Amino acid sequence: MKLNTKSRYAVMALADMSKFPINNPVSLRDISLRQSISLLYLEQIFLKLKKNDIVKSVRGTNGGYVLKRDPKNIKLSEIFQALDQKVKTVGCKKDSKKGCNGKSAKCITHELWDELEIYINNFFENKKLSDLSLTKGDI
Amino acid sequence: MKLNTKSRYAVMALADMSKFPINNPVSLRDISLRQSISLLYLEQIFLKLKKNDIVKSVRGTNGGYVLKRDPKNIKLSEIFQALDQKVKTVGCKKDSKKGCNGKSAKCITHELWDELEIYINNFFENKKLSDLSLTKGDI
DNA sequence: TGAATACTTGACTATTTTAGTCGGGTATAT
DNA sequence: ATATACCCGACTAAAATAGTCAAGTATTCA
Ligand code: FES
Ligand code: FES
Repeated sequence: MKLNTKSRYAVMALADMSKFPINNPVSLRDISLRQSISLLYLEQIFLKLKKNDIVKSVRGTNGGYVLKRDPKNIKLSEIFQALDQKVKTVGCKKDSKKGCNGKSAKCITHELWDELEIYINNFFENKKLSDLSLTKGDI
Repeated sequence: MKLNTKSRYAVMALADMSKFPINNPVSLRDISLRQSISLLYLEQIFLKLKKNDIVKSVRGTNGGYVLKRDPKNIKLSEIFQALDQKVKTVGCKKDSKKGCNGKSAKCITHELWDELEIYINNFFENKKLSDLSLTKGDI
């Protein structure tokens, strides 16, 4: 079970942004430099965050991205969803009657993995961007 | 975040075994047929389970594998460890002072991911093989 | 107006990981 | 003897990951 860089970088970048006054555009270039994340990769990530209403963009000089909502109201689960990132512990399609082995019933461990999936999703659902409790020094 | 087949199959196979009288060797061939898991893949998995004292082998005709301990005493975390499978949510080396970005300090999200890692490991630590509560019909 | 900044978008690619397979063993019961 | 079933290292196809690249468009400021 590994967490991918996309999700990690997304949260890292948003945490970085959340340290600045809201409505003050933060450029990806700055985030890239501060957090040592590839600028081109960040662009890819922020496009999705924008499409999912987590940030909005301000074009042109002194432009950048702005959090669309208060960090208190941004759940980690939303960030993950925005990046098409899912917690997948079961081996089967959830909405199908079929099991991970192709048989007509769910396998003997299905319930266990489903429980784990709910458990993990619960973590993301209950964590807000504001919970990262950063100090200025962290950046 | 995805769970790999190796871990899933390992638990599935052990759950299958745990339905049979202890000390009664269960052959991989049978598990393979019942659970629709590749026999060759199962061999690879069981070699590791054996090395880690979760099962023991009985060679020859009517041989197979036997659980080395009561399912009540086999934690999922042990099974994962046996397969070299780790929960890895942080992007850095844990024992290093360096961050995931190569900088000299841990990044602003490190604490969060570490918390998640502990949270997930906690699930595996508290689940035992016996917790799968199977009925004969499940197999 | 024009140069610089910074977002926009789709396609492309190298590397790594996953999910197995293959081949050639060895031990044991009957 | 022979069939069964574990043993073990090496190999490989396919998928996912972690980016990069090219070619834009919009806005600000001098
Ligand atoms: S995990 Fe859903 S059927 Fe096996
Ligand atoms: S995850 Fe550990 S330093 Fe970033």
